[in-house]
Amino acid sequence: MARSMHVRRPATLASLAAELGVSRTTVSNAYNRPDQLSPELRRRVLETARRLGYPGPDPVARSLRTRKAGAVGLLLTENLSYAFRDPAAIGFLEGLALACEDAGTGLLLVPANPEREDVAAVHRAGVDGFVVYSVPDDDPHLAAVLERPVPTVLCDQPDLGNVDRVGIDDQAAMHALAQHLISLGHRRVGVVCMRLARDRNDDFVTPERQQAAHFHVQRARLAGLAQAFASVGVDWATVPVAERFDHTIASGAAAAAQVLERDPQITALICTSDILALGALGEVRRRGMRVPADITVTGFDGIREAEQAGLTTVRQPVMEKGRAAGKLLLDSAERTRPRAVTLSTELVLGSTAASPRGTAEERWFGP
Amino acid sequence: MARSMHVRRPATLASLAAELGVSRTTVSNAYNRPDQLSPELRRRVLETARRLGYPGPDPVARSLRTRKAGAVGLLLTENLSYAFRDPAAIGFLEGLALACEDAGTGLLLVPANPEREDVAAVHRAGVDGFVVYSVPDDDPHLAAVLERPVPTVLCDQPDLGNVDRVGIDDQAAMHALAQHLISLGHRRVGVVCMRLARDRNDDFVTPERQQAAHFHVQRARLAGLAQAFASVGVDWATVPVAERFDHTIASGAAAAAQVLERDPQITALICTSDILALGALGEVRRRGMRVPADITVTGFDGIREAEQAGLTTVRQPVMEKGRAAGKLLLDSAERTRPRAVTLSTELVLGSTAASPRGTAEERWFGP
DNA sequence: TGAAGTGACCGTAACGGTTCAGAACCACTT
DNA sequence: AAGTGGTTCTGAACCGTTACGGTCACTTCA
Repeated sequence: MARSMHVRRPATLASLAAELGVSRTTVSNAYNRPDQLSPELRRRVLETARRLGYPGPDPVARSLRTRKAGAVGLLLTENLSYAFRDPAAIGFLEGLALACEDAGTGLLLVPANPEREDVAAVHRAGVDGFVVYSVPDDDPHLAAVLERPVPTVLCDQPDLGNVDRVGIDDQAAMHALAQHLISLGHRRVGVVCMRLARDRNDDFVTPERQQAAHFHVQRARLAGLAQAFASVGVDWATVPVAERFDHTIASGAAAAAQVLERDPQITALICTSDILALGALGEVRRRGMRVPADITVTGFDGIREAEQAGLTTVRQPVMEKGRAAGKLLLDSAERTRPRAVTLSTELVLGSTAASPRGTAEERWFGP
Repeated sequence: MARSMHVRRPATLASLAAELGVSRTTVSNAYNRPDQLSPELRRRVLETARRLGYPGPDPVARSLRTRKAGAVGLLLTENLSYAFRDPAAIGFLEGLALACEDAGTGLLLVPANPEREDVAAVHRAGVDGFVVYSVPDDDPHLAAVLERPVPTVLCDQPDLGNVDRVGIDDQAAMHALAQHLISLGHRRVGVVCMRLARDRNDDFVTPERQQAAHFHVQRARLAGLAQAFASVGVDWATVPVAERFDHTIASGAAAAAQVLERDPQITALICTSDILALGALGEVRRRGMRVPADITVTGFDGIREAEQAGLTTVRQPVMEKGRAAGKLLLDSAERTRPRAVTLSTELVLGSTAASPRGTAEERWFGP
């Protein structure tokens, strides 16, 4: 092809050195250690570089030699693009980006499509460490990351014992929210939760599936609920828990409808995320029920949209979580091996929770 | 240190080959070209690898040899974390992530702090190409990217002639919005815009600074406005244009206040972004003015928050922009050299624009 | 029976740098 | 004259891999 006439082999450090009649070391020093050569020679090197179109030392070759890539990898369970749709994930990313920026480190988003089992992307990532954010326990990508000989920080994952971790106490936080509802008088409730495993199950969940959930966060939150309600005599097995694979407002609405269909007499709809709760809120109102007069709805996360909606929820410091993860990963200096950061949460008493108006009978037939 | 007792040199492809008594090529093939060796030998290789704790071929070394990194770099003008706070930027990221995901490519966020002149991060990025999103013309990071011998796509940047580009026609879009306002009868207007250059100037802007603006997008939008209003006899030099360095709602409010202070008789407040417009909206209402009865407020971008607020604005396909940029970069196959994608925009007639109630006198003294 | 084909594996040469221990040179002391 | 110390530059090893062009033994087919 005629084009190939123009593809002059790009200049390298070696060719530059040859052109100048100096050693490669000297050229390298011109870029990395200006004090190691005379200003005059350095000027000549840089000028010749410009003339030859040499763009400076190749980053990959440098990484190979120095054994550092100047970037950390982020592994997400969802499609990469989903991360930019979920407010909680965005907050996490913001915090992580902040930490990376402070350290002058790049942030590589690893394309780990959960649908495919293809782990190659993890192997191909040239990074100095990984942050793993809320992936299922049994995700092969996670396994692949742990095999890589680089430091790793897990976020919203179960404690693996030998790996750094950051997260919140999901179980305790949800337990506190449940206590609040219990103290308000709620005993007959329904639950809407995010997906519990890698398979899609847009339906009710058995207690077994709840306990075996591969998403640590969801498992812990459900456990907190179950524990709290069981302790006041509620038979958790009878509580309708609807799972949704997609984490969207529409999913929350659909799941809420499913729960209400199953047991119209519940006095509270507990959702394991704000997004789902916002959907539930919409669905409940669409059915002509008033919140919180006719029914209580709660969320989890404390995203801004929830605040605007006055949602009763648990606020967790998403951004701080990202930042803590980044710091943990980057401050690898003299680390006491497995470190764990547990951030605190806060119960947000919004306007979507109140005491049930009366017994179920009263609600149907008036006081 | 006692610890060093445990730092057994990590296994490499070569050590694995030695252990097995085969050539390095064969081990490499075991990972990359299973068809090039017998299943039996491959099994042995993989098993020995597991036994020795060999995590598979080193990604950096592989990148050096194959000349591809499996990632594209994204250069943003703002602090990395800012990108996760601006809805338009988030949309762009989502689209770009989508494109990367489809191609199985990673997305490296390059920490290019605009405050510092430090371009090293760009040099250190091991990527197969760059997407540059809305940085000032004279940003040294941009120059550094263009020096790198990898394909690049510019987004929301001026046409450099020899580099791929994606964007919208900001000038025409803003011109159309201005025409709309003109047809409603607005002649005396004020403007709030984002920063025009790398230096901070939270104040009014001279026409010279407007024309010399280093942010292509802002320059084009202002030019569209100036042209439209000039064509109906408005002396653009008298129009107050307030600039703000920070792109926040609070900034928008402050700038709006500044403009209203300067000329209380304006009938419309034109903002070059929705974020700024939302701030302006708040400020205007705080002053007891009704929108659009007392004053018209417009934005630009078409973010969701603007839609909810009923803002009259220009909607641009942010996500599509990201996606197009990614596709352009990744479909580098047989490219006709400089390609350009210009996406279309849409005038959104919200409820924040209407005809001015009357003359300025009437507004002050009643009809 | 010999030529051609096929599958399995190997050796060498990059890929483009960084690093460290000197060598060469110079000025200055003792 | 020999030693000292400092600056400037060099040589060679090394980082861990993959591309390329073989070799070699073993069919297969006319």
